[in-house]
This record gives sequence, structure tokens and C-alpha cells, in this order.
Amino acid sequence: MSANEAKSTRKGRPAETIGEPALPDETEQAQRFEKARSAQARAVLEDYAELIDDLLTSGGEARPTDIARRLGVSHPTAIKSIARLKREGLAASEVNRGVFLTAAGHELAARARARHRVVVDLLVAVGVPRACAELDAEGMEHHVSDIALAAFSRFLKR
Amino acid sequence: MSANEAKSTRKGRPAETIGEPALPDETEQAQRFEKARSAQARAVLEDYAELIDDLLTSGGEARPTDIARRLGVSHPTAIKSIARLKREGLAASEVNRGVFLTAAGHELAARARARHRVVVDLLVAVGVPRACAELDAEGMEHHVSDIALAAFSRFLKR
DNA sequence: ACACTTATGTAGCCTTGGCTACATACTACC
DNA sequence: GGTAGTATGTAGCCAAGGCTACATAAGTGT
Repeated sequence: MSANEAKSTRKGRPAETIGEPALPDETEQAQRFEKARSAQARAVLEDYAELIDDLLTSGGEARPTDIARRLGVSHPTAIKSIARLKREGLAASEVNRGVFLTAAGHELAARARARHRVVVDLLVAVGVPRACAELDAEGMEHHVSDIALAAFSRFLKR
Repeated sequence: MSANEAKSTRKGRPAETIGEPALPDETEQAQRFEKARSAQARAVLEDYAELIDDLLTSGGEARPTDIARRLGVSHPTAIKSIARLKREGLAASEVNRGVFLTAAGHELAARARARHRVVVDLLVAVGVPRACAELDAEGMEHHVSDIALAAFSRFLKR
């Protein structure tokens, strides 16, 4: 069966004629969504790493309740996520002690923060109010690829 | 206890001195993350609605397997998500028949597609290669607020 | 008509990331 | 040193969004 007819044989609908909107290639589109999903999976880890790093830098200690409060979640949720960070070798802690980052975790945090800053700056540069930029960047940053990030930096330098 | 000391009484660490990086306000930060989480919850629905709308427009029919293939997921996953769309009043279908959108679903799809387009255009405008822009936009678009979107449009018009 | 292929739907499992409720461990203070 | 208060941790629940395996339905072709 010749690929083009194969898609629409069911119910005898005629093969798609030319002149229609033309969707992107099927597998390419699938890859886009796949990439977005994997970015989403990393997002939580990045948020935690970045926040823990911030707390350590500015206050000296990153405690589960502080983390939970800042992320707007309950403390058990925070503890569970921290456990995942530990599983993935990004953080470490002993019972009833504050959390700290491993080298890998620190590196992740640094990259996340750098990206965050660039994204906010870009948004502001194209006319988004600062407060709104901070809000929107929180979700967007995890989906910005290195290539796009480099483009952002270049744009900001002008 | 005077709020400022309260945060750091544990283990006798002295209250935070001035001159440190200064984190954003606690509750404001929590709201940022909360907003990002709720955007994420909408993301799947938007992706499905937009895709279904695309399929209906360009091919005449939106069938679960096509949807699954284009999203890069298994067909049971797609069917489950479609069930959620139906639950939320965005889509409808009968057994063994293609999916279609309700008025609400169509409206959501239209908004999602418009936003998608603006985001891609903005990325391209600031120097991101087209292919990369398409990839990154897929994840970013769900986090762009109306205010930012308006700013993007204004920027593109110049 | 019967067989074959593909599409659709169901069942059941996993992980993530939310939550509440409860138990335990600190710390501070009198 | 005991008590109050806060932090920490555990258990168990839920929904979302992945998956595989299986069963049924619908077209296709000989």
C-alpha cells in the first residue's frame, strides 16, 4: 500500500487532496511532543536544585519546610521530591538535617539559574513587564534549548 | 517572635544579615510555581485540542490512532486523554468513531494555535533557527500569559 | 464469506507529584 | 528537666499520564 493512501482507508474517505493546510510530518511532530515531555520531567528537579542552591547561598541552610513554603507545596511533597533528587544523585542529606547539593546538583542549579535569568531578560527586552516576565519564565525556562538560549544571549547583547 | 528571626531559629543560626543575595518574597515565589503547575495541567488538553482541530481541518477526521501517532504516545494513552477532554466538555465522540471538538474545545484549540504561532514567530524574530523554534515552542507556549503574548505581538509588529 | 489487518477499546500496572493525618525528633523556654 | 511549638519524616490516598497485553470491531481482499 502506497503510504499516502494508507492513512485514510477507513470508511472509504478519499485520500487527502492537495491544497489542505498540510500538517507537519507525523514523526517529526511526535518528536516535538516527546521533547516537551522529557523537558517537563526535568523541570521539577531543576526547580528544586535551583531553589536549594539559592537558599544555601543566601541563608546558609536549605530545610525541607522552607523549600516547601517557597514552592507552594506541602512539606511531604517537598520531602518526596527531595528523595527523588537524592536518588538521582543531585542532592544529599541526613535525617533531620538540611539538604545540600552534590556537584552534579550544583551544576544543574547553576545552569537552571543562568537560563532563568536569560529568559527573564529576553522577555523584558521584547516588552514584557518585569513582574509578568518573572511569572512566565518560571514555566518557560525548562523548555528553552541551548540553541535558543544562545540566540537569546546574542539578541540581548545587541 | 518578630517574623525576621522566626525563619532561622533552628540550631541557633543568627538571623540573616543584610548583604546576602536576597531571595524573592516567599509567597510570591510560591505563586510563581503554582502558576507554572496549573499551566502544566492545561498543557495536555491544549495539545490534544489543537491537534484534533488540525486533523479535522486538514483531513476531515481525527481518529485516536492518528492522534496517538502524532503525539508520540501509545493509543491507550491517547484514548485516556481523549476521555479526559470529553469529561471536561472539550471533545465528544461515539464508540468506534472519530473525535470532534465542542465549541469550548474549538475555542481552546484556536487560542492555543494562535499562541503557538506567535511564540514561534517571536523565537524566530530574536534569532532562533526555525526548526529549533518549532521544537522549543511546543513546551514554552503553555506558559506564556496573555500579557506576554500581547507584548510578543507588539514586538513582532515593529 | 472468510480470513487478514488495522483500529478501537478495556484492564491493569507503574511513576510522579499533589494531598491529609499521624508519629517522631528537635529547639526553646520557663 | 519538662513542656510547648515547630520541623521532619512516614503512611496512605488520589489523579494524571505513561505503558503492555488482551479483546472486540471494522474495513480489505480474495
